[in-house]
Amino acid sequence: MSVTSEGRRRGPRRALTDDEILDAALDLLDEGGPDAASVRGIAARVGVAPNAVYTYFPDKAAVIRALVERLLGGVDHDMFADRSQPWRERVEALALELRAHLSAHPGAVPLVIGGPMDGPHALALNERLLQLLVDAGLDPTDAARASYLLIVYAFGSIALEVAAAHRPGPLPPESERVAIRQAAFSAASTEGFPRGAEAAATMAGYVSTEQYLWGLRRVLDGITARATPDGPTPAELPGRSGPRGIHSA
Amino acid sequence: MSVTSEGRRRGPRRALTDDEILDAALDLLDEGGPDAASVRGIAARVGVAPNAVYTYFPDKAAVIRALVERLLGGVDHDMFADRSQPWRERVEALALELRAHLSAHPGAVPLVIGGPMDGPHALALNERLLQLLVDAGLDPTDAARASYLLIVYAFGSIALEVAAAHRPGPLPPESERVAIRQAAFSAASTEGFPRGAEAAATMAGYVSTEQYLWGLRRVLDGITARATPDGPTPAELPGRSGPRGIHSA
DNA sequence: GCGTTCCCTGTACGGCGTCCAAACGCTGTA
DNA sequence: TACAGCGTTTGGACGCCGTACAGGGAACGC
Repeated sequence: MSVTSEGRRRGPRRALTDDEILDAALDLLDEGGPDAASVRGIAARVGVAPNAVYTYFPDKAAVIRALVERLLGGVDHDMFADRSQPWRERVEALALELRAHLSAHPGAVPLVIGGPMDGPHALALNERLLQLLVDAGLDPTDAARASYLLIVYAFGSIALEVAAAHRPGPLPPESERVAIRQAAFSAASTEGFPRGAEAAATMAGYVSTEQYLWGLRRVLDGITARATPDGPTPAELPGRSGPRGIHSA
Repeated sequence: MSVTSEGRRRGPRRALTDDEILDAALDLLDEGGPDAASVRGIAARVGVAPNAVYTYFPDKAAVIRALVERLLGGVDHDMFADRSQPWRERVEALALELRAHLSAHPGAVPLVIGGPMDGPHALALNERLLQLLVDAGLDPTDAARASYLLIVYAFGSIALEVAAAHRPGPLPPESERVAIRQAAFSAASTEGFPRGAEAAATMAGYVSTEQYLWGLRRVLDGITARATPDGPTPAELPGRSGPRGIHSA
């Protein structure tokens, strides 16, 4: 990603660090939306000429990649390695952590899902999920697929969430977003979408932590059905843990 | 969206239609990726000066919005209204239709998920899903949430899929993408991700129709669990259809 | 036929990512 | 201690981008 490597250089000392540049980029993203992180803007914010940035990163795409990687690296998932906890709760906590971390920087979310997500931190996240699902008793094939399913759900939710709020700056509080969503779907009732109108009142569940958890639990239910007796083959597997008590809150 | 409205105008005849502009934009998107649809490029392709575009749409964002709307409108979902078919099969067919339609234009996918998806066609899609889920026996609240869950899954899958392929032009054939994905995760094995490496062989399921359907079925399983006896309350509901035979192919 | 209305064009402005050549600070070596 | 050379930084420029403004010309209502 970065041009920087450790060790003393021959020329003059660098005025900045990679992280200072990434900080500036993230700040701009938070303030002005996904297009606000221009090379010139970043340079101005850290107090150098635009071209100086190219000493640290070969081009803007590399800055974005590094930023996304750092963002994913900031998702602390070591705390979810504790196998004494129920696996579903660990997955839920991890998913909530991911959502909280990413939606704190809504301008960066389109950049996260706009690229391949094949950096070390993305892989580490996948690794953690995989381990969790193996703990839950899934065979490696199902664990891999389920982990991808969970990743799709989490990132998809977050992406749609910030897309719905759709312009720059921090995400408005949940109550406001719910109101906006309601208004949109109420408007739909005048245009021939009877069920959409009927369900408008329940749309409050959209774009909310509650909706996020509800969907996550349905996904986990679906995965659980695979991990338990009526799984791949109809054969009964005696020793496994049965379906647990689901969806309390 | 468009500035155009029906009826004869006073001035000279228009050289173009809205759809010609959108066709040009979509072609550019398909050829050159999400950034290729510049106003100047579109104008050149349809043979007018760049400014002429602003006679049809107030700004570029409006062009994008109209394009996204038209794209979503192209998803034919009337065929999934037939209630004599099992609802799960109808949802699967609709999800496959959506994926086929969108991944045919990968450059446009980031634009689709980059905006609010509150246009008439997006609402109509939601409406269809809602109806399907009500047919399946869900109460309105759960149907609304489940419909949003399915939308998140479908669009999230497609978004991650095109993001993984990550640069312009049409999506490579599935076999190639699988190979790319495998290579990425094999590389991970040398960097301390044992389970990622172990599961690398199964990663072939990533980014494929098979994986898409697998995930979709797990989601449907999770939703089904809500619609059937062990649903909202532990009370037994006698008359409903029980859990059906799941995941065959 | 004329006046009005609207489409289209030429031109221009500010901002973008990025390249080039020059200025300069710093380090390793003589 | 002096110097050679490298790496950093800068001013300027190029070709894109979205889009605003003013003018010319085509079609319509009268």
